[in-house]
Amino acid sequence: MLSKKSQYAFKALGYLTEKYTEGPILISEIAKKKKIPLKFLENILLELKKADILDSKKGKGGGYFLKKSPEKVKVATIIRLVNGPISMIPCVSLYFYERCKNCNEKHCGLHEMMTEVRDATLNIVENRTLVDLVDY
Amino acid sequence: MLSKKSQYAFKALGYLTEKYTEGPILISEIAKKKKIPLKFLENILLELKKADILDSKKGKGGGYFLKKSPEKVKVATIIRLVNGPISMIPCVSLYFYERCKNCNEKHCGLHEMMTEVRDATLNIVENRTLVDLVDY
DNA sequence: AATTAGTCCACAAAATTTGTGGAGTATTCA
DNA sequence: TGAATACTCCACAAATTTTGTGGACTAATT
Repeated sequence: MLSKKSQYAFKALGYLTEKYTEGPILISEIAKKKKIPLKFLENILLELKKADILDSKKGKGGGYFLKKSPEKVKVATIIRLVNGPISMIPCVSLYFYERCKNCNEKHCGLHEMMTEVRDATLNIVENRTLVDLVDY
Repeated sequence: MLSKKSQYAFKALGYLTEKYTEGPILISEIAKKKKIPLKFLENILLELKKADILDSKKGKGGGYFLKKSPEKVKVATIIRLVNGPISMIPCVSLYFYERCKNCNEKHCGLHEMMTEVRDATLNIVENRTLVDLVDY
């Protein structure tokens, strides 16, 4: 399961995508509309800013907004950033790989199956963007 | 990611599948061969026994063994049992469903995408069994 | 200079994960 | 029957992660 933090991040990004043309959006507005604890959301948005997904402006008329056009930001990127590995086990992860101590990857049944699961998931989340988060 | 507990469970079940014809296997043997902390493994195997996946025998010549034939036990069952939901978010889970507070499922982009991810994963883990865990 | 709004850092509560210890029970076999 | 073997059960504990909160600070606008 995705952490609450990740779910909050997706809700917030969906909201910012909807409001993409409206300039900076207040954290407090997002928090209220999406029912996310304000201070927690602050941390999440700041993290997304540091990762170049969002940008922000201080002072009156300020707030957060998407740095790039929403169709250019993959869902896979957000998951990896906020939640961590997409794979079910470390030894099949592309971005968070760790060697498996006690098995030979070439001949490990678990490894093979989990590679399939990973690819099936990636096939979706690598081909969806923030645009796909918006309500319709 | 699957928890370590889940990964241990899979390693142990793979081992018991290999040794399926050899009668009861000692916890200590599994722990040693698969490098799993013995007392932790005890808890895991007991849980699998309570869920009718394993059975055990006490005393000399005792140990753990698969209760059913390994090709009859789905990987999906084990994941749900030891790790929890397979879905990425609660509102698309079949076995651990929770209503989403702040969105209309019929019109939620996230909901739709995560349903696809769930189905892609289930398509694999519902069609693989303990037999697929064995090294080859 | 006053107001607005994001930034940064440290800490803390809660939950979950990952174990460990030890007494007890069932089984076998001599 | 008793000694050895091996699982059972329960409670607790350490470590880590998750989910937040508080408060001082900085930047921008008017």
